[in-house]
Amino acid sequence: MKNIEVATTSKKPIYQQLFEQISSQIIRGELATDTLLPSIRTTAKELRISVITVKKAWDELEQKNFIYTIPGKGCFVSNLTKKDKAQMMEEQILTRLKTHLSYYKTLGLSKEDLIEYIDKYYENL
Amino acid sequence: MKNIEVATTSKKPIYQQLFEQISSQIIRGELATDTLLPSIRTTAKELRISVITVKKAWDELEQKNFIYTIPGKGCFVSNLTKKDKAQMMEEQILTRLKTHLSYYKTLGLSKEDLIEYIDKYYENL
Amino acid sequence: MKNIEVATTSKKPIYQQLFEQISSQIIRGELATDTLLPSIRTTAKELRISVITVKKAWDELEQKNFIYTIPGKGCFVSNLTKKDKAQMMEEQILTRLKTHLSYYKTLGLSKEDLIEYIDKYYENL
Amino acid sequence: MKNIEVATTSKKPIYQQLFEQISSQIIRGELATDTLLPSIRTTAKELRISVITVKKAWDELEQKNFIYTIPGKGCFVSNLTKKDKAQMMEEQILTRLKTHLSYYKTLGLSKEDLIEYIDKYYENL
DNA sequence: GTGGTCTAGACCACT
DNA sequence: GTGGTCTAGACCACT
Repeated sequence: MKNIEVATTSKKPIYQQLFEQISSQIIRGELATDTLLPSIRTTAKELRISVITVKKAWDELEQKNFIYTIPGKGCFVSNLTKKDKAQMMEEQILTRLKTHLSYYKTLGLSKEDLIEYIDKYYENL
Repeated sequence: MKNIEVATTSKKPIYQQLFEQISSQIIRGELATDTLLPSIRTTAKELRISVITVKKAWDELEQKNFIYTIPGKGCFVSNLTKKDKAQMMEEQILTRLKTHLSYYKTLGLSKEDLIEYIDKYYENL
Repeated sequence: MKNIEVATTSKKPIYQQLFEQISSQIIRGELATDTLLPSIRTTAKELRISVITVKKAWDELEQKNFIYTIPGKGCFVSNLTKKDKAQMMEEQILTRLKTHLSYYKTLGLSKEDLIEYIDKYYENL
Repeated sequence: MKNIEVATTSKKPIYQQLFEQISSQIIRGELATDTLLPSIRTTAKELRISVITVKKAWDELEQKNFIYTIPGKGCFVSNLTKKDKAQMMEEQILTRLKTHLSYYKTLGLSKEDLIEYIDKYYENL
């Protein structure tokens, strides 16, 4: 498991930052099936956040089928096929894209202009 | 002033929806310099939202120099050059783009893939 | 909204008791569409439980589409068709039935005997 | 003793799964009086679970009079009359039935509908 | 007023 | 050791 970073100053809820980072590691195959995640309490201690905040992230990971829990043992990465992962990624992307694109549309930005901006800033922002 | 639409059920704060729609109308030149905005109370009544919420949007518009207030008369569209407008638009876009792109990067999405998604879904999402 | 009862002594988590009681009231039509639920804090106070416990129940209600939230206003009963409700009820029943029946099977109880027990005790247990 | 199967991923505690399976074998007469149960350590090894977990199941079996222990020799199936067994089974069934039925009642399910569901799904769930 | 999030600590069951 | 639940209080944004 790669390092997890959490910004307590961000407007984005901590539990959501956790969810996004871990789910994307699973989707990208950086966390193999049946890998044991660090325990809720260990994670809380290391990141200096509350146990309940970690639990909330883990709950969402389980609810969306990224991990499974064996009470008394810990939480493990679910067994996902490449197809599962591709589908999960697509879902996550489209959910956000929907919101993001509607924003640029409101601003009156054309598709071409948006793409130009992305092309220009993707690496450096 | 074109019709303003507000979704009370959205997760996006109402005042922010107001701000985005009006500021983008100003940037795009749909609201000419010195145009009188409808009064806070009228707007609140028409959109069936609270006066306080409208006030918050108007405040932010004034604070970011989109409108100016003449006490006792109302709020008017600021005198902005094309260059001002272009710069404001750029600012608004880049602020958001920063957040959005970092999200897609976290997911491990390449620039090319992102552009492909946008090309595919810009019209229909 | 009918009275909600919560047994802190039960092994069943409080948030789950809340979820079950409210969702079943919605399914059975005792809570009409767009009815405003009592606020999280009011409910917590009345039932003498923590705000977070109520929140967890409300979260699950929202996640399973029984209610929707307007931040700053409150939580409202979703607009569900009779068909939606019938389907939700079926789902809830089958989920449980699966667990329950497997238990009686393990005990070696035949379908006929189980039905006899239910016929005998449904009213009085 | 028939094969015992244990699902470590289940929400049901492992010791309880053990208890249910063995007690039901005794009740149904598949384990005769004075049969020697496999040792705790053997069972733990075969099922790949902890000795403590098996011990907990055996303890509960003894406490509810299904087995008796001869220190240094092992655990044996108690001498139970048909009447004893019938009564134990009834007890186990009624304990659970009480909980289960109250759940279906909360959902507003009538006795007739519940029986219909069971009739439909007993074999296939 | 409303929800949304978070903390620091607690107690429990299970392994 | 592990996770599951809960409390009592806090601070924040939004209406």
